[in-house]
Amino acid sequence: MIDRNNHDHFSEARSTELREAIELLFFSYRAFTRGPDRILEKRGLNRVHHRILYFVARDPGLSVNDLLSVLEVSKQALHIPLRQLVSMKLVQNDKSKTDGRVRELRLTAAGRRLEARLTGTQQLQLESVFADAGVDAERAWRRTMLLLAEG
Amino acid sequence: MIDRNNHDHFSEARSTELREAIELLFFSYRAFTRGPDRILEKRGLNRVHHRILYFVARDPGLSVNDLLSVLEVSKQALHIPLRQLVSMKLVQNDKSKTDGRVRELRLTAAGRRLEARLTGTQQLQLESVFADAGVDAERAWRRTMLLLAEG
DNA sequence: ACATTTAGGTCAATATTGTTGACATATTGA
DNA sequence: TCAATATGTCAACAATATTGACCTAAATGT
Repeated sequence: MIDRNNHDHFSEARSTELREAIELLFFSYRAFTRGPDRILEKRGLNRVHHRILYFVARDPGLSVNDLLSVLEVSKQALHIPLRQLVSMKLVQNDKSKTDGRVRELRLTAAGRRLEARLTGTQQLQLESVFADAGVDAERAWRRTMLLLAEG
Repeated sequence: MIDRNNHDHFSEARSTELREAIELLFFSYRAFTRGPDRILEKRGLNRVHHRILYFVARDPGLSVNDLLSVLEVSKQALHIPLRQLVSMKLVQNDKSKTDGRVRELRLTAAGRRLEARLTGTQQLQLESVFADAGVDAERAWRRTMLLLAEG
């Protein structure tokens, strides 16, 4: 009997290929976060700080609620690292003029420098990969990753 | 002056594309780990348990040292979740016959069932994405991810 | 045979991180 | 005015990670 242990919808050979894809995601994500992690560690910061810096840089004036939504963390889990970034003068937290309840988060000049360094590491890494893979592969990669992200 | 703040080696437009690629990795990895995380949570297990199950399933008879190497965690950080998996009778830990110092890790039948369920979730997810993207995109994706993982 | 190295395992102290729930303030909008 | 919203804080607790020390058993080198 073939595929005695296969309760899924694909062959053994396909199952192996899909396991290889799982490993590609695991190892590439680890490689992708290694650079920033090392830079952050020296300053006593972690990946949550990085994500805050990243999304605030991407969308200056972002509210705390919007940041909570995109990061999918609890308010309490966000506030400690956010407070640290504010006290380190990497992030500023201003009251909105249109709605006094909401705060608008922005990077300071120092925050922009650090964020640019962290993101720059990953941009260079990706640019090198895309240069090797070619523009068609890059396009296919983006399409595939978008399907995975949205699925 | 153009690109006043660009200390890197690419244009503003390219920088934006590379930021989009960063986000694709972030959001797709999160989507990719969500399914298993939910299943694990019900049993009081976490991502470390999953990784142990995965790599032991991939390579039955794996030694503890090999597992430490592939996971890149400390011995102490591994041993607590590993002990839990052994006491839950999902993993078995046998003395090697060729070298009495090393232990050979294997999944039990129950361990194989759980691992198949966790990995199956991700395999179905990837299979669906690859089906939408097409075989050429899948091949390009694999090549690109391999470059990223190895770089 | 003996000393050294290797593989595995455990313990304790400590720090970090996350989780839950409660609570407070300021502001807005009905 | 009253309810809802956005933000912020506190405390108690659980989970996780980190460091360093220590131990056994087995293999290896000389």
